[in-house]
Amino acid sequence: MQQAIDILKTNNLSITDSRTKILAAFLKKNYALAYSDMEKKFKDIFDRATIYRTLSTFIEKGIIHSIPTSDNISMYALCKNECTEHHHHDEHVHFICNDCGETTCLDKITIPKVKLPKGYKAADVKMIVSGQCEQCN
Amino acid sequence: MQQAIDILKTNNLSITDSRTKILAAFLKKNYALAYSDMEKKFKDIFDRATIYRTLSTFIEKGIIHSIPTSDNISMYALCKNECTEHHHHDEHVHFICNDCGETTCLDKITIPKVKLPKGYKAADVKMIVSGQCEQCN
DNA sequence: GTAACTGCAAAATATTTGCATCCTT
DNA sequence: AAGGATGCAAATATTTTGCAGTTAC
Repeated sequence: MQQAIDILKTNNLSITDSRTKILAAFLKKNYALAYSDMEKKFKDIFDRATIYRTLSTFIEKGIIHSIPTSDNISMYALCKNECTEHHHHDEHVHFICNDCGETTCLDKITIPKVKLPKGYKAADVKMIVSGQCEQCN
Repeated sequence: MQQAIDILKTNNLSITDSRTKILAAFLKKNYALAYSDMEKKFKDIFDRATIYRTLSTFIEKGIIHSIPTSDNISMYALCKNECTEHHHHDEHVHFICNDCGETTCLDKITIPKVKLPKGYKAADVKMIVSGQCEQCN
């Protein structure tokens, strides 16, 4: 909880109940959370709108990033230290387990460089691997 | 148009107006289309539900595949010949242009293999590069 | 003729917004 | 005290579903 508060302070965000608790939820898990997970957890304490607004605030500040999934469900995960506002560096591989459904950030695995056709300029690269995770294999 | 009909026949799908026209739209473009593009184009001729159902049918049959985007908008693109039902092989890189917004399949660029942590088994890999495309650079 | 496909309407789900009130600083 | 954050309600967007009528083969 203190860690969450520290992160909020670092990002010049006021310390509110929803921000602290939602951020703490991310800190506790090492995998990505969907909005629906938030809703399940916080429905009774916080309003939908507050949860959505808190998530967008975190994304703007570079505290979390969104992970594109093939079924187009918004998933969010903590950014690592290198992320700053308007400048994300989540250039690691994301893994989605088809069995348990958990989305994990494989922080250690860097995305290999690809050579694009000439004329193309890359600004950001995302890589999503799906299959079976450690526990489910 | 004839090409669309042939593809439908190959996949044992009955030839209907919506399937033919929607598939033809994909064949005409070499970039990915969002549902909203379909809607703009076909709103007056086909029902929403028909468009959605047609797209799911195409995905099931391996005619098109969905591309995960960071803003979680469903994008669809034609699968190449190697795709068959329940067994997609769209292991190429997708490119999203931040300027013109077009999503292109870079068929020629294969996704490099990554070494996953032990215990993880990959079934499918997706790679999305965003930046500036040929025309916008 | 029959099974599959479509349109329509409604439901379910997901996300956003305005505004009055409350809380953080 | 002042500005930002929240809750509530409603609006908007997105996707799915049941069912009756229509069409492809």
